[in-house]
Amino acid sequence: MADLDQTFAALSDTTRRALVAQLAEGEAPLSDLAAPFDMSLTAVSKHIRVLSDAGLVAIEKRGRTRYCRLQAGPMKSAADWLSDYQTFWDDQLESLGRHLREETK
Amino acid sequence: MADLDQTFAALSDTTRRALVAQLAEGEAPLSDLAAPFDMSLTAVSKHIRVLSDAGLVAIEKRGRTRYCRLQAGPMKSAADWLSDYQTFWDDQLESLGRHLREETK
DNA sequence: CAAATAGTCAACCGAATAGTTCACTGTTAG
DNA sequence: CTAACAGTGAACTATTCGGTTGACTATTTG
Repeated sequence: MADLDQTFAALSDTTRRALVAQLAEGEAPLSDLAAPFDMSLTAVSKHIRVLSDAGLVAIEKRGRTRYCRLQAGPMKSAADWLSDYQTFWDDQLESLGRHLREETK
Repeated sequence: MADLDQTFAALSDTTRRALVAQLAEGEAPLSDLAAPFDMSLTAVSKHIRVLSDAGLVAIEKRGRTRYCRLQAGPMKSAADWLSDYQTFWDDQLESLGRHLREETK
C-alpha cells in the first residue's frame, strides 16, 4: 500500500517523469540529468532522491560523480494495480464508441 | 503532462485507491463509500473531489444523495505511460533471475 | 598546491495536502 | 411541520512539497 503511495507520488511530477524518461536511455550522472531543466542542481538532486526513495532509481557513486540508473520494478507494481481496471476502461471506451455511433446515425 | 500529474497524484493515496476499488463494484452514494473509513464524511468528500477533479470519478446528484461512478479513462493514460517501460522492467527482472540462477549454481 | 567540478546539507519560503470541527443547505420521511 | 439525512463550505492546523540560496565536502585536473 505505502509502496504504491510512494510510487504513484514519485510519478506525479512532470520533472520526475522526464527524469525517468531520460534514464530509460541509460545510466547518467546527475549533472547530465539536470542539464535540460531550468532549475538548480539541488532541486534536481531532490527529485532524484524522491525517485531513489521510491526505489525507482539506483545511485552509484564513482569518483566525484553519482551515476543514476532506472529501476523499473516499482513501476511494474503500479502497472499491475492499474491493470485490474483495464477491462473497466475498455468497457467504458467501447460503450462510449457505441454511444457515438448511435448519435451520428 | 499536467493531466498525468493529476492522475498519478490522485492515485498516490491509499484511501483514494480504496475508493476506486469500491467504485469498480459499481456506482455508490458518497455515504456508502465513506462508511468503511475511520474518517469524517467531509474528509472522504474531499478525496472524492480530488478523484473527480482528476476525471476519475463522475458525481451525479439524485435527490439528496450524490452517486459516484468510476471513469477509468485517465487510468488508461497512466497505464499507457507506464507501458513504455514494460520492456525495461521485464529485462531487469529477467537479468535478476539470471543472476539468482547464477548464484545458486 | 590551487582551482574547478560534482554534489550534498541546512535553512528558509510559499503553496498544497490531509485532516478536523462547526455551521449551513437541500431533500426525504414521519 | 418537524426531524433526520446527505452532503457542502469555511476556517483552522500540521505536515509535506517544490523550489531557492549559501556554505560545505570530496574529487579531479592543471
